[in-house]
Amino acid sequence: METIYDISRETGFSIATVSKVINNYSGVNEKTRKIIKAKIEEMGFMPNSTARTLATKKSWMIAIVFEEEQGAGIVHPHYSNILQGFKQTAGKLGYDIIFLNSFLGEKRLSFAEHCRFRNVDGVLLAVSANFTDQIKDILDVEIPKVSVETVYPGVPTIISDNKMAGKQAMEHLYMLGHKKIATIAAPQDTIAGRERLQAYREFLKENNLEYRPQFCVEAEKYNKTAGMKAVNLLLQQCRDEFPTAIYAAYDDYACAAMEILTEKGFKIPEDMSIVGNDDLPIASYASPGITTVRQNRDDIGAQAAKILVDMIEKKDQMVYPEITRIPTKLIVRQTTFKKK
Amino acid sequence: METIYDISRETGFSIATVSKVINNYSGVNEKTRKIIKAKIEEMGFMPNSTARTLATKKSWMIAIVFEEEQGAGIVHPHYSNILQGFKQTAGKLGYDIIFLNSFLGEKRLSFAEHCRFRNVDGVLLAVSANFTDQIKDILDVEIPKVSVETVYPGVPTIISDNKMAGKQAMEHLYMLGHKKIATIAAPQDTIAGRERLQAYREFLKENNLEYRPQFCVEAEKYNKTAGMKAVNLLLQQCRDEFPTAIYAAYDDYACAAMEILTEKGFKIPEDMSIVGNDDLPIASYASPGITTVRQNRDDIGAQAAKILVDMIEKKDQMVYPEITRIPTKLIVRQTTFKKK
DNA sequence: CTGAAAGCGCTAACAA
DNA sequence: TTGTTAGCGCTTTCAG
Repeated sequence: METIYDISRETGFSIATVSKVINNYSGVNEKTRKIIKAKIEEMGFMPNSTARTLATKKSWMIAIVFEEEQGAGIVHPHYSNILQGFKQTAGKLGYDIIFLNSFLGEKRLSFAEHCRFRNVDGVLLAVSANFTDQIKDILDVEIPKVSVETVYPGVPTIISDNKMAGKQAMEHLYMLGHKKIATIAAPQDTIAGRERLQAYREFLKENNLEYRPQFCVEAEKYNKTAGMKAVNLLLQQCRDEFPTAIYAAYDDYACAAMEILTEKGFKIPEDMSIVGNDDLPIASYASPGITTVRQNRDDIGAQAAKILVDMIEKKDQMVYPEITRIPTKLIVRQTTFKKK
Repeated sequence: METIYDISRETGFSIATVSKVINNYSGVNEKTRKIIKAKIEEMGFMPNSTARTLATKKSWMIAIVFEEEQGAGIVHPHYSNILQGFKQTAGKLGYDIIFLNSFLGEKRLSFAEHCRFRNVDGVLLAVSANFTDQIKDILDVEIPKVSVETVYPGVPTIISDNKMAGKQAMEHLYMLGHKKIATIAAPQDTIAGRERLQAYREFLKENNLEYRPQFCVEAEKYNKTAGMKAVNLLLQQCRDEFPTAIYAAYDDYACAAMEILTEKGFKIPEDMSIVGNDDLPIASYASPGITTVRQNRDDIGAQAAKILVDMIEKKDQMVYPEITRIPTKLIVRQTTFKKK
C-alpha cells in the first residue's frame, strides 16, 4: 500500500507538503499541488484513515446502537428505514457507520466502552424504551449523541409528530362522516403511544364528540398478537353499540382488526373503517390496503444525522433542540369509507 | 483518556509489559500481571483500537456492502435478517461491522477504495446480481470476502439450498394429493429463481407428473407487482384447465395469487392451495397465513461470518467451499389443503 | 511556500 | 521476566 512517503519520494517534496495537498490546505504553490495530485492519481494512493485518526483524534465514524431482540433492531422495518436515511446523509457528510457489538472477542463490553475503544465521533441511539438499561452507561459518556424513538434527558431526539399523526387519522375519519370512532392505543409507556392517544382524545373534545371509555383499548406491545387481544377486548366492550370506525395506533393493530372483523362477518370498509399508523410494509401488502399515517423515516434518519454531525463539528456549546418533530402524512388506501 | 503510558507510570512497569498483559501474552510474572490488571481496572483504561490497528495492520472491522436502492439493501427483511445473524457471530469472534458508503465527504469513493481507506479485514457482499456493476472493483481487491445471495467467481458464497426449497414445497403439495401444480417462477437471471424452477421441473419428472408449459410463468422481479402480472398471465394461460395448487417461488407472488384468486371467487385453500417461498414477514401476517419455505437467514449470516473470519485468520492458502448451502424448512400454515 | 521533527497510542523485535 | 526502541502513516507546529 502506498503511503505519503512514497508520494514524497517520487515527487521530491516533503511529506508535510504532500499532506497539505491531500487535505486541500492553502499555502501550497499551485504548481507543486498539481504535481503531487498527479502522482497521487498515478500511484492510486489512498490515505490511511487509521493513521489519520490516531493523529487527529477524529475517526469519522458514527456508532449506531440497536436492540438485538427478536423482531426489533435492524430487522424491524421502522429502524432499518431510519438507518437507511441516516446512513445516506451521514455518508454525504463524510461519516461511516459502525455497528457496536456488546462483545469484543469473548469479552463482554459495554456500549460505552466500545465507543471509546473505537474512537467514534458520535452515536445514534435507535432503541425502544425497554432497552434503556442496556444503554444507560452510554448516556453518561461525554460523546455527542442523538436518539430516535426514545427520549433521553440531554439527548436531542428526532421523532415523528405523533400528535399530528393521530389528528390526521381522526380528521380523515371525521371528514368521512364518522362520529363513533374507537381507538386501539399503543402502549402508554412509550411516547408514540401516549401522544397518539392524546391526539385521539383531543380531537374528540375539539369536535364535541363524546368520549366513551369502552371505545378505547390499549395494546400491550407493538405487535399483532397484542393487537388481536386488544381488538377482542374492544369488541366485547362495545357489544351494545359498535363504533363505525377505528383508529388503530399501529398498523399491526389495524391488521389484527381487519382479520378479526372480517372473520366475524364485517365488511371492510363498508361496515367498519380502519386507519392504521406507521405505514409499515404490511399496510400496503394487506388486501384491502390499509389507510394509515406514514412516518417519514428517511427524514427522521436524515435529520438525526444532520443534528448529530452539527454537534460533532460545532464544539461550541450551542443548544440543540431537545426534540425535533418530523411531520407525518396520511396515506389513503382502501380501509376507510364514507359513512352514509 | 488513559493510555498505556499512564498505566506504566502508575505501576512502575514499562509500557511493553503493560502491553503484554493487555494482550494476555505469556512471559509476564503473575504478580506483576495482577498489579497491572488491577491498575487497568482502577483507572478504567481501555485500549485504543486505532493505535492498535496502525501498529498491527489489523482493524477487526468487517465491511458490509449493501444495495442502496428503494426496497433493497438493509431495509429488505431478507438482508437485514442475514445481517443480524452475521453481526452476531462476527461480534463473538471479535469483529465489528462497518457500513461502507459510496461517499467520502463530497467525493465519490468506490467500495474498493473505501475498504482500503478503512483498513477493513474482510468484506461481506450482500447484494443482488443487478448491483454487480457497482461492486465489481471490489472483486479485484485482494482482501478476504464472502457473498450471500449472489455468486461471484472466487468468492465463497453462502446461500439457501433452493433446490431443497422447491422440492419441499412440491412434496408438500404432492402429499396433499395435488397433481396439477402450477408455478410462478422467480426471475431466471438469479440463482434462486433458476434453482427453484429447476426443482419444480425435476419433481414433476421424478413423480411422473406431466409438465405443462401453461402452468409455468416467470415473474420479472422480486416484488408483488411483478407477481400480480405473472398471476394474471397464469390464469389466462390456464383458462381451459386450472391447476389445483401453485408453488409461488417468492412469498410476494403467493400474496399476489391469494389476492387475485380471492377476488375472482376462489376460496383459499379449498379451491387452490398455495405455497410460497422465503417466509418473509408477510407470509405470517397474511390471512390466511401462507404456507411457505423458510430460509434460515440467521444461519446464512452466521456461516458467512464464520467462513469470512476463517479466511481472515488462516492466511494459509486453504481452499474454501465455493458455495455453501443452507437448508430450508417447510412452514405449514393455512394456504394448503388436502385434495379430496 | 516548503520541510524537519515531534507526536498520536500501541505492538513487537531485540536486549538486558 | 522486563525494558528499550523503532516503527505504523499521518498531522501539525514551527523554522527556514
